[in-house]
Amino acid sequence: MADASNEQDTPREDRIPPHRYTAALAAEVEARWQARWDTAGTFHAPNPTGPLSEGFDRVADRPKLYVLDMFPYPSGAGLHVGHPLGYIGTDVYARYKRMTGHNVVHAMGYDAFGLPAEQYAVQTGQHPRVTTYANVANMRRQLHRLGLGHDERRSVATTDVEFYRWTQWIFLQIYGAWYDTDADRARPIAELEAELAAGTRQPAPGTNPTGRPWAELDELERRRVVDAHRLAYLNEAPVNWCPGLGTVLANEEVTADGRSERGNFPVFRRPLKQWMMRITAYADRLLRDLDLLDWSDGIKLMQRNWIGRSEGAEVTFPTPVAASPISVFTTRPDTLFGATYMVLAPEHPLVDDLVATEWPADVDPRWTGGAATPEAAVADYRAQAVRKSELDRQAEDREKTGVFIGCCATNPVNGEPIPVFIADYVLMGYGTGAIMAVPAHDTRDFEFARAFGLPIRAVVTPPADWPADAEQWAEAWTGDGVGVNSANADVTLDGLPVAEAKAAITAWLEAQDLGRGTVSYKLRDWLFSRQRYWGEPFPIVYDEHGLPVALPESELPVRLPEVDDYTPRTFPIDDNTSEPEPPLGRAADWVEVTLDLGDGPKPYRRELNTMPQWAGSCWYELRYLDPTNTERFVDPEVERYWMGPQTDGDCGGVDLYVGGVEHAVLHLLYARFWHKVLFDLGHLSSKEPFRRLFNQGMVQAAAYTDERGFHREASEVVERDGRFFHGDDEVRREFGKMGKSLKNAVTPDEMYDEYGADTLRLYEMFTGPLDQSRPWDTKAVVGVYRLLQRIWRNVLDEESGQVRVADVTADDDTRRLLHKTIAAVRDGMETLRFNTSIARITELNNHLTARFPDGGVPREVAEPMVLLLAPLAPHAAEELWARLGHPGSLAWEAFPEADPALLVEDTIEIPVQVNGKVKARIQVAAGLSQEALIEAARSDEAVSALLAGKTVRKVIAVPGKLVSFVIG
RNA sequence: GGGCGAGUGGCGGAAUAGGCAGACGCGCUGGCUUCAGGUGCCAGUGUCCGAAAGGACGUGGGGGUUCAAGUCCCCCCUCGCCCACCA
Repeated sequence: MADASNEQDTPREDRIPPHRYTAALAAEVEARWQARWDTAGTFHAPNPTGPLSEGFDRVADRPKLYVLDMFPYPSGAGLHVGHPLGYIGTDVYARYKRMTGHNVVHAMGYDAFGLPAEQYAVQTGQHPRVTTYANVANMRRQLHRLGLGHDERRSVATTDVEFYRWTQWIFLQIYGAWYDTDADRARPIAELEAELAAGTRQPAPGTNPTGRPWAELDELERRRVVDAHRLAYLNEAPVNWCPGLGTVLANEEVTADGRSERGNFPVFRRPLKQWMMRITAYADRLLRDLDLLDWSDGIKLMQRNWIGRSEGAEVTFPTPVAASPISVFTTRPDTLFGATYMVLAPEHPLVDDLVATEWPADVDPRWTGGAATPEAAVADYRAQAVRKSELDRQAEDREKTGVFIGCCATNPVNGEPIPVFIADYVLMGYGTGAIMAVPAHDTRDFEFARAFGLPIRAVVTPPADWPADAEQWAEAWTGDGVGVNSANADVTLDGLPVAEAKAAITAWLEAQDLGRGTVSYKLRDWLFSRQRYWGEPFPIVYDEHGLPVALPESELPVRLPEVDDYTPRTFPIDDNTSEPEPPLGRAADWVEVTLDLGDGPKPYRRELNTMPQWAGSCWYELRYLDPTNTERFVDPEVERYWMGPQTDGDCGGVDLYVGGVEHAVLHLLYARFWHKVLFDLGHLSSKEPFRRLFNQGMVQAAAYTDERGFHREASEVVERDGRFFHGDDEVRREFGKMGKSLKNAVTPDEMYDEYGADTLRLYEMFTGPLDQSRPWDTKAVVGVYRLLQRIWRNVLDEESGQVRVADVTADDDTRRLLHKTIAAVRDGMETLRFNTSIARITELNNHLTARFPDGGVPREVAEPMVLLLAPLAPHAAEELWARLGHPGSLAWEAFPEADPALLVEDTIEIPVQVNGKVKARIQVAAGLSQEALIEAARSDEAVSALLAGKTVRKVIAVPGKLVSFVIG
């Protein structure tokens, strides 16, 4: 709105003292120091050996420290202020640790393969390499502006050919290994072949379909047996096929309602030949070694739940088809006598063998699903199950459904025939995909039995107060109790508590060869193929038999070929029969290749799939350590230095790994798995990749929705009288994770322009402890901006720019406060509660402002204060440090140490309570004894008035804390 | 449904080992500086009563242990996150 009277306005910058700490000054200072750090290589961390070892002598006697961030995906949208929260936190910590005498390695890389770049490439026709590296460059610029003290020499992207060459090499290590369950570790596959040839080892169960001895197998049969042992193997098994994306997905990428996490397309289970990683071989160690890790209990629990170990028994139930007995897994073998029916998963392969041609004469109408024959019922039910996955299965009332397949199995403990059903409450992916149902003692079986009128037989005695009427239980009893109705001619569980009954029946089953004690895991092997372009090609070719052959190391890297179309062929979202067509198939002259792999030149066909996005993040922390090594993925001495065990029993690994909880399961589990394989094969000294994990919180921000529920641009919303408006429309405020989708992103660039990077850093660290989520409030940023201005002003004159610190001795109060501040700031740094460190620096600075209003802050206080500030606001601190007359960077200066003698006061204030209420405060000498303290309290005027004429029933005096009188 | 975590002023958050609740900051109120103020500085600011002195209440709710509870124990409520028919 133009107003003629405003014409005489002068820009307010004219009124600001020339040397005030403003955004413009901050920008100048920050750019200057960032350039100096870059030129000087200030944050280069010397390796003990190899190309990055220059300067190691100077730090050889320091303890090492590896600080790591979960690296970002370089998205085209760039950063918002929520992204760098953790990066700032690790930078503060790393800078602090460097100043306390550690050799700190801290670097940043980019997890740059993946779907978004590929989809963007599809839209724009640009090669994903081009957009990816443009995004990486932009993100580097944004992060560089924050002043993060990274060793830039170590920055890698997973898409760098020299990086994925080693991803492929690691794949070959995994492919070239098998899991020796006796030794409980992975071993090279050649050792397996030698043992099989020598006859000292038999093929593992299920790996030799011919059943003939090794010596009688031909070359191809032997290869198949060996291949079936590998930790990376091809498997024609049911996988998650997502026609809408044109690719298969890992279990972890499929939501509970059978849709793709990305894109929300329907996903179908169907058999396809795909690469798998045998992570299940490591299930027990992945579980056990959690005990070695300094991770939060919450994250450990999530990993435990994901691995899902449960002990129980596998029991075999004979069926009318002798060749097709049903094997079930149960954690409650003690309830075997209470099994009154069985359930198979709808897609269980035995269903086709067992399904009857017609219903028995007296079949319960509820069991048939209204179908004329069991076969029709099964077909109907299966079709319905597939449809159901397309519906929202989140529905609360999960009514039990299923159909009888017209066949009965035999309970092996008592010979009783029990009906066999299929039902979708039994999952093919867990256990054996079949259960024995004990409705009396399992909630789900109970519900099913109720719906289908099946008998409920109690075999564990519930407590006395359990609803007594045995025929009319309201729910299943799943707790402990003694066995009942559980005896046959051979064995009885009657009178035994659950644990003993389990042991007794398991022993009996094993003796009768009807079952065995076993352990089951929820964890499945990891589906490792994707029908995508923008990923690591497999270092695998197929020979004339169609069998996979590993490429020799000399053939690495296998570079991504150029293609003219990056999309996998997608299909109608419910097409679950077409074959996947990966984009690499279009690079015809790349696919067909002639190689001499030791037996003369022969034609081969390349693997067309690529690795999933997780691959690069499974080992990037190792490559940071030795990024230029062309001989190995990491030099063993370098790895041992940075990640090796520090003490006996230490698992080794990164000293501090910071990232979001969203990676609590997948990334961390996959990376641990690869690390352990490499450890087993002797390539690493550390057993675990990440010794200490810290989960930073999320940055949330207000988001605004209009009456149609659409998000409006948050930066354009204005508040009037507690109501919010976007233009003329009233909008509703909510809080959510900052980002593009809620239209509430604030970019760091906006903050740099308004306040500078140091203010942004301070603000992000000030809003709470690092592990806590916090709302973003742009209005509140000014608080820490003022702090920097005030510190600046206590060191430099705003008009002249001259140092206004005095070379005088500090008064006692000020010196004591300084040392208390040092102790508190250090504590905040160590515990990653930087908010408290900032608060204490503020208090110190406020004290200096009040004590020295006209300047003259003693140098002995000003200089340590600048050093205290340095990890948090490094540019401003460097500039002040330089102006105070120090030539070099303060990045390697010693962090101030508190003098313990100055932390204890001579006189202290002690509260005096009467009947639990504070009634007075007395000044006493610090070391006062209990008796003297009580005397001092009694002699206080207010206290003696209150105690006058009253009986003191009890006195508590805690030296240094308080005095408390209890009067009657 | 199961598991984990958290509830402290108008807001973000402090509070070693059970010992002065609300540090520090935002916001708000008043003042100074200013032609002006989206600047800077100073002071005040948990709630209620009171002019003040002072008093009462106060860490989601209810009970308990204790001289003393934000902190420990029991019950309940609310919110967030994760897993969700795992046999």
